[in-house]
Amino acid sequence: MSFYKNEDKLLVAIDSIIFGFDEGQHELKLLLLKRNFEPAKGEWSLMGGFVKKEESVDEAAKRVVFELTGLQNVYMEQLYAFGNIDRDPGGRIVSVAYFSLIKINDYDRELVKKHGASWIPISELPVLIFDHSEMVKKAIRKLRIRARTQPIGFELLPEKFTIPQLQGLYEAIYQSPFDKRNFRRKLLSMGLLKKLDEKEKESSKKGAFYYRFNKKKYKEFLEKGFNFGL
Amino acid sequence: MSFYKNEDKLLVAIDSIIFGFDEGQHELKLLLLKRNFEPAKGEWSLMGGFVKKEESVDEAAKRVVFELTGLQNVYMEQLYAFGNIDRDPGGRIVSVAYFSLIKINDYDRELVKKHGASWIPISELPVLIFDHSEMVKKAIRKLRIRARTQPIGFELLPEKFTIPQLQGLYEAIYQSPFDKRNFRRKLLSMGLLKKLDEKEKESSKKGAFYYRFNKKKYKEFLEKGFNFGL
DNA sequence: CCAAAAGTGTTCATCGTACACCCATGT
DNA sequence: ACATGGGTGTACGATGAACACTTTTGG
Repeated sequence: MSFYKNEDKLLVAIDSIIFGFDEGQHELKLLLLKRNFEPAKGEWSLMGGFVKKEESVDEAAKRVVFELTGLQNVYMEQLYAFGNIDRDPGGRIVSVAYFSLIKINDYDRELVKKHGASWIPISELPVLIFDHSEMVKKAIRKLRIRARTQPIGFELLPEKFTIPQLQGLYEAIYQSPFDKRNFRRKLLSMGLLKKLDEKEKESSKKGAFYYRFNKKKYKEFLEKGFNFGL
Repeated sequence: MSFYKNEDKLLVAIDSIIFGFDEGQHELKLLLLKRNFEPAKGEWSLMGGFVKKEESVDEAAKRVVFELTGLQNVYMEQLYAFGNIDRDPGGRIVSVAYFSLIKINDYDRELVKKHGASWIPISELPVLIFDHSEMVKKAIRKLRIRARTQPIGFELLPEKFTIPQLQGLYEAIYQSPFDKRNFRRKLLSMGLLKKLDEKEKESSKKGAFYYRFNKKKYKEFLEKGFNFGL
């Protein structure tokens, strides 16, 4: 133990970009909070936290999301390590950013309220502290890439969803419309979806059939990677 | 200054995956070294170093490559932050891995020798210490993705190169053959290459024309991203 | 003259894209 | 009956993939 005696030690933090899909508003949203501590108290920022000696960086990232949302086992991916000297005026901190996809109806409202967090549409993002805007920009870019190559869209929807809902999500991610015939054809042709008998009747008179995943195929796809081509 | 007083500080390191293309052997290679210090002295590893208080993580990554190769301004990209608690038995270290692409004839032989480093084909990689094998695996995966979407292959070749050389590089990266007619057509159709009058005559009697980039278009492509589709 | 690598075109299948009408039903 | 969103099929162009012969020239 303890080689490397004379090297510098640094604070290592996590910052968490948490995506949710607001189906009613057809908007992709981020869970942002007003900092209630110094420095930069009162300004908008991402949820963050420090990596402790006795936890891995991944564990710290999970903990941070859990502390804000009460959720575990959410889709999470490391985004990038931000390491400029002056990125945080409060000290020399290296921050590893992660992004998460959560089902927007699942989170713990109390916790979120306690932290002073709110869901903000990505089209109306406020100025964020430090380099957090850069993190968000990178996260959105990466999310768009992922959504083309892995079926992660489903992480943002409830168990049962309709094709129009799924299309709405993709349109929110890319902020551009898709042709509904082409969209439906492509999705169904992958064999990932299982049609249910039940219909969703809130958003139209005719009603749209609910679908659910084929989890087996989903796993295969996750391993192999593939191309949505949307 | 100095908020965050009671948080843990950690060692933060860089590990550097350095790619070079050995045109003669048609092989993509990595610059690896036998550690001449504890722990794990004598075993194969990546080049590494600690991030110092007064330098950014990116700067540290550049420094590490410079210390081993004497090169500056090389293509470099952050790969991933590795943060398991026990990843280095010598202590709790978070390592940010970077990969670099260098022109294999440019580096400083003295420095490389001094560090006990050698070029190893990616098809014959030895067992590496700690999680370095995982880093390399991720780097190769990312390099393959990049080579499809950005013209980074050129970073691995000398200023003047022939189409067969370029094709050899891509074949080394993907470890699979390409059709030379399709390859040539696609590359030329992008308008990135400028044909020179000179021929390379070492590897064939007929000789192959040298090409060079159109650096202007190259910059455009770098910004926009695009698709090689190889 | 021959070996060895460079260079060159065409065909076919696949996939993405564009596009307009009918269906079911709640009010 | 009508307004509203759900659901369906076809035609065209672009792109990737497969494939074989001619050219040059040093030895």
